[in-house]
Amino acid sequence: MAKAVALPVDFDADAVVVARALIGVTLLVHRVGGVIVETEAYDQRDPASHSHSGPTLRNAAMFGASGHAYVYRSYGIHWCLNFVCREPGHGAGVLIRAIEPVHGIDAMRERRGMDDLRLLCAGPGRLGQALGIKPAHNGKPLHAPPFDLRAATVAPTLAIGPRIGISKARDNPWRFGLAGSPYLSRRF
DNA sequence: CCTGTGATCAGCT
DNA sequence: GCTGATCACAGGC
Repeated sequence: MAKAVALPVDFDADAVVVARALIGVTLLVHRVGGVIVETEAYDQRDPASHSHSGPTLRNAAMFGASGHAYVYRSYGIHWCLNFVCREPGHGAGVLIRAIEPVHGIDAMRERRGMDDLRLLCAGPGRLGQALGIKPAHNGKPLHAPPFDLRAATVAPTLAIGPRIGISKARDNPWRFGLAGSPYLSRRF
């Protein structure tokens, strides 16, 4: 029997569970990227989530298959990357907020127009720019190029706290990070 | 350390 | 018409 293409995490789970499981996983886009060090969970019951009010043109990917990308434009300027999780029709995802730059650092510096390793991918907008995330990536599967996900090699120590930049459901501790990482968008 | 502002657009009221 | 899952830069303490 043919072995299924394995993603390193099970995306058919609650956004919070997936967000925790993604810390330490290596994310590459066209072989450029690094270790995920910060994520946030958003599900449909959550008033801070794009999916809260149901499907729209923008958030359609959140209501599609799990294990696919949801790319949205933030503040009219930045492209941000999410991983869709749970079953189709529910509308949940995990925002990838920061990675530790490891592979293709020169390419990321070029796209960002700056050198400082700590600021290359520290935040969803910066990460999107560094990885070359575009609308064309919206709805694409994470188990095939240009995406490449690789399992964590060690069990990370998690930092947990409230999400950043939202005004609703502020108290939900749905932001997860690699404790002590210098590549976070902000300290916990 | 902190606060304010401009860039720029989809979705909501 | 206003609000954001943001960032960079300017200015004040």
